[in-house]
Amino acid sequence: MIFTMAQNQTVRTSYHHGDLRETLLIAAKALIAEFGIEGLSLRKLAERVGVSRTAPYHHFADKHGLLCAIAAQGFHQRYDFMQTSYNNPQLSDQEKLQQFICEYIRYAAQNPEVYDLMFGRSIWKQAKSTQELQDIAYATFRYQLKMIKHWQTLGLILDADSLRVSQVLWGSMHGIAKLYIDGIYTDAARVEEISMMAVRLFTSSLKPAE
Amino acid sequence: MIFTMAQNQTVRTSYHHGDLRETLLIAAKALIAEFGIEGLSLRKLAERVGVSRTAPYHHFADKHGLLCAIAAQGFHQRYDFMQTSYNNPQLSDQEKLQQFICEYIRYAAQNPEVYDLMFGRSIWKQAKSTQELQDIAYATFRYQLKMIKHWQTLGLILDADSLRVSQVLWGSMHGIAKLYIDGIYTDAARVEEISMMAVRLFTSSLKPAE
DNA sequence: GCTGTTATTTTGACAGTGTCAAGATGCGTT
DNA sequence: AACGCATCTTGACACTGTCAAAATAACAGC
Repeated sequence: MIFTMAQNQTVRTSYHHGDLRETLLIAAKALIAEFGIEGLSLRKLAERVGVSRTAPYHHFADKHGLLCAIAAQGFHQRYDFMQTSYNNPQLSDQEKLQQFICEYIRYAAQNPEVYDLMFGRSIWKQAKSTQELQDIAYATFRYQLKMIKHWQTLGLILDADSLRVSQVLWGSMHGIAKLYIDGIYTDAARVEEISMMAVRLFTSSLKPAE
Repeated sequence: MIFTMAQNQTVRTSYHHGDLRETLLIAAKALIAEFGIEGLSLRKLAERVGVSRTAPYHHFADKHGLLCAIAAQGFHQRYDFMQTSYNNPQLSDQEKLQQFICEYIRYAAQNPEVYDLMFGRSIWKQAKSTQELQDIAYATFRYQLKMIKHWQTLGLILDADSLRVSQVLWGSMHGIAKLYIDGIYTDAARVEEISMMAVRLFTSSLKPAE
């Protein structure tokens, strides 16, 4: 029965923490929000949670594993967003497409660190990503492709090779998001305008200019 | 008069190196190509060049400064590419636009680490970038904008707010490049196809479907 | 109740990192 | 020849991720 009151948050009521894994994830996200991904260290994390340096290693293979878990949570959230928006009966298809693009970029802008984790090279470059992460990620990709195919049949997007069109569209959203997140596009208000211009450019091919 | 033959490359002929700054840049790029940006350490670099750990600090403020210098070189190279391609009298304007997009993505694909440095958050997020870097970078941005404005007047691209269109187009190129570099789009051959699809999507608004 | 097994956490240690402060070295100028 | 300054080195510090071995607690079966 140990009470450890680290200067801010954690109260240990027993030797075994009870739910250390979840606690670590929450604290890690807070630290990342505060110091950025580069600024996250397992030791700082452990200290803030009130646990020894190596305790996290019994819940995650290593630092990379922890980051993968956070990214996986991000994908779940994105997947839900996408689905509810796409199934919202109050929106026209046109509006759904617009909302898809704008929400994608808005999500990235509001969760920059998690977004960076989700699509950053550290996870995808070396095929080191967790199985859990790969499953939810590929499910998300497939869902995007499905939506775009549907919009193509409705004539909202150029009806060429679906996969390629989808890759370009995704690339555009990703690029705009990235340029903002990384500090090249600095004005948050303008990002909405850029998103709208993207919508216009991708749909204008089929509608005569107003 | 000291001869230091580090196991591979460097021969010191005097206490003062002579051109350490340039040597460091070259060796750093080699190391980055070999181990990635994350894998570059100043100590490894110094050892490979055959110099002490802290010698680089007399030529760059810190590690960040060295990375800025590499990025600046990248911008110079890109700037030259852009210019020669844009001024090539053998190309039609249509071809120039296509080449601009394809070459942008190809450059990124072939120089992934330098590209990441040039547009990565480490340089732009905190306004910590060198003056030298900012100058050449903004010159590049302006040149891009100028080209796109010209293509708009020629009717090759949708003639809406130039800045916004330019930002979307740049975003698309950046996003496709990034998704490839970071290992999400894995097939190099397909990246060319994606680039071509991007060209088609951005120009199709003005030409009736073939 | 006691046992042994297993999951969890801790302590100690190691190699590696960026970078600061002080001292050593040699080139160029007066 | 001697001073000054740019350059380079040595030593040190506070970090980092992670491994091995020991300590501790929870849980199963008897």
